[in-house]
Amino acid sequence: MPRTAPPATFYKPERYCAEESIGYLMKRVMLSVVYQADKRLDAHDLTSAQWGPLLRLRNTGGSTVAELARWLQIDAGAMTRLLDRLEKKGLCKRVRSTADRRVVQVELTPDGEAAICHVPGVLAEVMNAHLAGFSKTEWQALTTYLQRILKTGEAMRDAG
Amino acid sequence: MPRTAPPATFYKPERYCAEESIGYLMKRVMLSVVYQADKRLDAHDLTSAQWGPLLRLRNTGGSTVAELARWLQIDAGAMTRLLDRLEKKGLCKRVRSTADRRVVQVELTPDGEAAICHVPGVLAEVMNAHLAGFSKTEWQALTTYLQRILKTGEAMRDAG
DNA sequence: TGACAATGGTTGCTTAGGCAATTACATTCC
DNA sequence: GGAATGTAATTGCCTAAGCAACCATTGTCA
Repeated sequence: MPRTAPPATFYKPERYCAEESIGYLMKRVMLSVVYQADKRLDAHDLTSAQWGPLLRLRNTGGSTVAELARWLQIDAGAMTRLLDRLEKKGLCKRVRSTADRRVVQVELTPDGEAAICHVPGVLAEVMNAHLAGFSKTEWQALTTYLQRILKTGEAMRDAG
Repeated sequence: MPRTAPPATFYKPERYCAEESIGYLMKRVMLSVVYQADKRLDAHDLTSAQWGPLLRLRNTGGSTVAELARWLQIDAGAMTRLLDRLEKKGLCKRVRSTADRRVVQVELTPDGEAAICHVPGVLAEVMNAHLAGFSKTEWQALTTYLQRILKTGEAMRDAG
């Protein structure tokens, strides 16, 4: 019994057309979502890369550098420098943990709270706008598809 | 009669959860696809940013800086520098157009052809692998969903 | 206990993208 | 013809992400 699903053959090497590929399409969709979100948020002086960690900090009530990097799927070094910029703006602060002196706890400052508070609403709005015309069933199907693909991708990664 | 579809309200500001949002999910999926593709292509010394324009050049048999930038949805300046790196590697060459002396024609070199030739196959393979377990109907539904979202996003952009 | 692996964070170097300004050429419209 | 407008490409300056090297700390295990 194979533990993995049988391979599909939707795309063929000889006639690979980017416009039809889910990779190309998803990239365009993401750029569109980010563009619209940034347009509604740049008055707050926040870039798309910056509200990511702030949002996570808000939802978890504080985190660590490594956890943020894992959650956003970016390099730990990149996260360090991103936090440098956010700290410079006064939106978060770092505190060396006493329990485990390797880790640095990251927390939102009051300014950070203020900066992030409108973001979930904007994201919901932008996402909903992109889904105009979708039925609830279609939206659920799409979400399920994405989660299935993601799971398959993670299995590939783990399998090496 | 509204020309645009009625707004959906799938996501709500107060309980916005990134893990359920199509934006977050698509970002993860894309990263997974790019990761797998890069892993199979890094022997050829090509990064994910670099096979994009090469693939386009192969499919169109030559293009221009502006067209490549539009197609990949990146800044024209970024494209100039990306082409600098590709040209330095000897994978493409730039020729000033005689018909319109503003434009620069970009073409693949023989080395560029050799570098890109395995890419469509790898992309097809990676994409198919991520779609393991999908029926043809599901795959078509997903593709249609993405194209619909993209169209909505473009309409938003055009409307300002 | 002491070697050794694993983890967390930072930094240097590189590729990469966004934005604004600049230069060169083309098109349009008087 | 000539001014205004628009487009193409490039460059400088910034943010940003990947990779490798590094140090400090923690956990594991002989």
